[in-house]
Amino acid sequence: MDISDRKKKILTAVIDAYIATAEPVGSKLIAQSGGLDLSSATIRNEMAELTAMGYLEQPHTSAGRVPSPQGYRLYVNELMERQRLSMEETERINSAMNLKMQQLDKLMSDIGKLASSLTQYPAVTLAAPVAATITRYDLIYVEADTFIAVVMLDGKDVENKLIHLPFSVDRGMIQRLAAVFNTDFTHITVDQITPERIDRAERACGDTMGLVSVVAAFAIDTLQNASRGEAILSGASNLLALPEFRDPDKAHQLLSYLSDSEHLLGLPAAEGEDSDIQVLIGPENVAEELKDSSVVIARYNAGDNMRGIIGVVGPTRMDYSGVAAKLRYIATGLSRILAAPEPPRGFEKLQVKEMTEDERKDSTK
Amino acid sequence: MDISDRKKKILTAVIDAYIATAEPVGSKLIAQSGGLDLSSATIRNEMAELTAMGYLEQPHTSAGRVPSPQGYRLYVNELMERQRLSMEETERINSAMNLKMQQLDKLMSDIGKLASSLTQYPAVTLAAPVAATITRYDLIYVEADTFIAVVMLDGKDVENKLIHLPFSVDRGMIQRLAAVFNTDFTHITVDQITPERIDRAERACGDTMGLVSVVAAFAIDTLQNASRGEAILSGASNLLALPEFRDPDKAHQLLSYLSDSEHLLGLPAAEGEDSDIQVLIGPENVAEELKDSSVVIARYNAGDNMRGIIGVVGPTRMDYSGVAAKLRYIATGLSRILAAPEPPRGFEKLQVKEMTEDERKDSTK
DNA sequence: ATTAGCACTCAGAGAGCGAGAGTGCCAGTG
DNA sequence: CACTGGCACTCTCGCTCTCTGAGTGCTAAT
Repeated sequence: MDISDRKKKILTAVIDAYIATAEPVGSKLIAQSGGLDLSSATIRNEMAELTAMGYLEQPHTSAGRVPSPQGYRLYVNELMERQRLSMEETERINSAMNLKMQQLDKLMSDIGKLASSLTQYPAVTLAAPVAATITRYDLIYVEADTFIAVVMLDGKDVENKLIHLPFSVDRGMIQRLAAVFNTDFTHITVDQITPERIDRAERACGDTMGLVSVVAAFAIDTLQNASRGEAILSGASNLLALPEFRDPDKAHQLLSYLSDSEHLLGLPAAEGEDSDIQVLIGPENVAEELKDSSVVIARYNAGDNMRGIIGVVGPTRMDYSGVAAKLRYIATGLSRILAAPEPPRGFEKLQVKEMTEDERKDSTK
Repeated sequence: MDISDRKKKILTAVIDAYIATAEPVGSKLIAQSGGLDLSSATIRNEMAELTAMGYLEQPHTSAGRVPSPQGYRLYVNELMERQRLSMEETERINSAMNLKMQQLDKLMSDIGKLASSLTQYPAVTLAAPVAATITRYDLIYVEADTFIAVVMLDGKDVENKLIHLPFSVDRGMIQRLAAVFNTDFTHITVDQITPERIDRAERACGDTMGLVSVVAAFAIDTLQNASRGEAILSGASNLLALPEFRDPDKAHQLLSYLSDSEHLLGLPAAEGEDSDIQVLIGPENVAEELKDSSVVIARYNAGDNMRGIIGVVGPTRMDYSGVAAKLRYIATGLSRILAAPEPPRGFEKLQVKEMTEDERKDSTK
């Protein structure tokens, strides 16, 4: 039972209208809204067939039609047009991307805000790293009882921590400590940091006061944090503006589901393809709480062993085309910025803020 | 026109009942619920007077009474009992505080989650630093075209950034750079990082490639970030469970107000007293969006020039007593942990996770 | 001073009704 | 034969109306 071209056109019209209005769509509306030159009666017949085929649904006998998940699926797969972004939108995205002189987590939250304010749906950003290891340790002596531990992860991330001690140590000790860690604690995963290894290190640098343990604890924490991944929800309040979430219970249910980062981290269940958009429509979602919502997901590369995901959650009646276009644009932009070994910033920045290189040279003469 | 003891008792009973049920309270209910041995008629008379005095309000003629903001104010100031936390609650708070081997911003978000899940209201955590400066720079050579910049702020915070260059530099250059920054760029505020100063530094270390600018840009960014303050909203979805926010429009309005960190940063308008709880009831809030919500705020010290605030937002019918007790406990705990020069962690941690010191020593023998 | 009793008020729930939108089907038309 | 106009039918939504019950304020009795 194939679907005729005309049926496709009608289905598209119905879905577009429903996305726009959130109200069941009647045959009359479709007939009037131009596009196809048919009477409402014809459209009615076609719609009846589309209903029989499972692409449309009827809330009750004398109401208009509403797209079924199957209908949305067809729409997403082949019907909808690739929407282009407006100048203004690309402009906004670009400028938001430019101030990226920041840590990854800040960036994620900013990108989430950007996505949610562009789409008017809540957005979710995740970073799901692949098993992290530390490639390098630096210990910076600050005071007799204080030093900074800096570790570099195999991605491009760097983490640090100021460590106070209840006793004093000298610079030499700190240096020895760093040397030992760099030889014996790099390129290993969390579970390879064993008591035995720590013990060995303690002997190697003559540590009797548990210094090794302190640094090792920091390393463990960092590795666990890094491989735990992070999830941020932005623009949650957008949900409440949607007619399908006027029921506070429904809104509450979804919101509290989304507020728990544990749940979010489980989102990217099907992570086959890369780089392109993935759409999960209503019941296609595994999580019960998402069964009548849709999720649009874009992946991006955040360095070698970092997989970023940015997603948007909304009702099944979602502006798939627009959301997909925006996410695609953001994700490719992000990948470009993050994957490249980060162009040297600061030059232009300072110049813009203060004055140009030339002006500056001049003014100091 | 003074308020008699009996009136106070009745007012307290009304408020307690209203906090619990969210429904207008009738004289009968108060009469029955023990405590005072009076007939409903007497209570009616007293309640009528309390209404005349402005402590209670009537939604409509034949409904029960509802506390007015003035009533809540009296309640908060002198009527309510200092609630004690249950064992379970103190337990939860303590254990949450213990895993504090983390950055400040992570900590803030964790504390926010803790507060909101304990109180069942949305929680807000802010860190509003006083003009930050950098006390120390460290530049760590990684590769010919890569180094890590680590700066220490006058609080206890440390920030870092991995810097890639489009050209190579040698270790000597990096060292000179660090030396110059440590002598000329420490203990100054953002606006003192001028083109002149940068120019001077460039000459001082013979930098012709704009290295100074790059590091200076990082310093500027860090300082701006640090003094911008940060605001995190947690547990937003709790709002939707409250009967006063069953109206999605109301919920939406408040939620989107709270989602904007700009707004939150403006919250601590009246910051007179320290260390104790502050309650802003309904119209006492400056922001229009909060006019019929209440905010309970606790301050804590997060080091020398860092002022932390943790707050809870809810309807005017809020469990002031319980919320205040919880926040007070959290805030004092936080101050203790953060103000103290941070006890050495790691020892215990590792031991707990793996085995005890003794066991470990034994097992390696 | 307190209480019991009573008439009064008013929001909210529920029933009943009508309008309007949309459907399905049938007969007519190019 | 595909399409269209027309018509009877269905069902939701919004409206009004009524009724119930909780709660009040007042008065008279204790």
